[in-house]
Amino acid sequence: MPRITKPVEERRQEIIDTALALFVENGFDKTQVADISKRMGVAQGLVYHYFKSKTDILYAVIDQLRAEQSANMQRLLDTHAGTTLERLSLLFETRPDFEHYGQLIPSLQSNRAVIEYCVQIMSEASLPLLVSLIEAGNADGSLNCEYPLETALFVLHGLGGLVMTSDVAAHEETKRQAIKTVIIRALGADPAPPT
Amino acid sequence: MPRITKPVEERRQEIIDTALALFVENGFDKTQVADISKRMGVAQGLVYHYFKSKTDILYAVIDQLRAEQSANMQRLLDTHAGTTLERLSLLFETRPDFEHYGQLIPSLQSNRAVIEYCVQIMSEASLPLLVSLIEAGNADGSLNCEYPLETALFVLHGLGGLVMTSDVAAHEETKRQAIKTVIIRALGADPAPPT
DNA sequence: GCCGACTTGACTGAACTCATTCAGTGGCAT
DNA sequence: ATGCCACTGAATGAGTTCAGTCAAGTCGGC
Repeated sequence: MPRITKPVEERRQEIIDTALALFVENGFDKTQVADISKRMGVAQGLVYHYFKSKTDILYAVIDQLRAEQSANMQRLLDTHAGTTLERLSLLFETRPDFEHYGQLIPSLQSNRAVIEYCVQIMSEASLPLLVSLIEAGNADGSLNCEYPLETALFVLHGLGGLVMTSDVAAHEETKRQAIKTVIIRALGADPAPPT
Repeated sequence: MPRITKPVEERRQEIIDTALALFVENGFDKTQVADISKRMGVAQGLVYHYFKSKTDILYAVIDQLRAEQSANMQRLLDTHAGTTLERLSLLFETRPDFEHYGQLIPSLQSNRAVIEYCVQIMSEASLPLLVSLIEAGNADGSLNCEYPLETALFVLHGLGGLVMTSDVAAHEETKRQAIKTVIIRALGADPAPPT
């Protein structure tokens, strides 16, 4: 077999890309590490030079999707001006780039834990954005939130949990309403703010 | 080898108990399915008559811990009277029977996703309790929460996420304060309730 | 009521698959 | 020329499957 050496970062990325493609095509469980190395045209052992385990590759894939999503949301907020409240609802109501990520989820099939992990990671992707929005809101008086970081974490995880459970809330609309209400309250954006 | 048949439910429970013991003793990864069957004195294949996979056994273990915790919290609430608000803080501030569960977490070592899953499952253990407390609070006027189920889910997942991240909030006390504030707000338990 | 054929599914254990490891190889930079 | 380390590919071993076995219960005939 011909031996082709590539720059480390490029090879690592190649593994992640190939793995993501195969996971989406055939599912995570049905994708063998051998499939990844075969499609890349390298020895199976090489994969383990870059990643501790098959699961570790999955984590790298997830992290890449998270990074892409972070960047997309950042860009979205950068290009849309508006009041803090408007920007907040922009953040919560749009799901830019959930496409890739939405493709990965079904490929995880029976791996419940990993699916929840995904949702949490994706939720936390917007953590820094939400924190700075909260701080901006506190500054301009539209919000009243003493612990921006903790509250942001709380809200994003709560949101993730609620999005996950498809069986619980009968109607999507109810869920959406509930989310809106609880977020407004948590961030102290009540129409009648305290003195 | 002698062949000993047992009632299905008993055998299933025996596998779960043996697995939990071994997971805690040696860690999940270091526990082999062969260890479980060996300690039980049965063939390895039998385990797969009851569970799809090793991971599936872990899920069963987690679910059992969740059920125990549910029961314990239920008992706790049953034996302590008080106002709705008092009962709420009882629910959030005590962690009855996190012992077992706390033993399992370290045994999961590097399985990040499963650890998060555990935390979420354990948080959801008190879902029905929280829902009925919220409904009680709505009835007696101490709370004002239009979507009890959704809000309860949101709060519990938010809480779980916040508990998980040890690195984020510098001080436990800050975290506790933040949790208290955000829960009070989410449930509509503001000191100055609307008309 | 008792006995033997029959059915069922809990159970066995060896084969198999696939993730992971490892001792060695060769391209590349110095 | 030499050392480093990306890379090979076969060996290892743990999880999973599967073809077959046996205990226990069921049913029909005596």
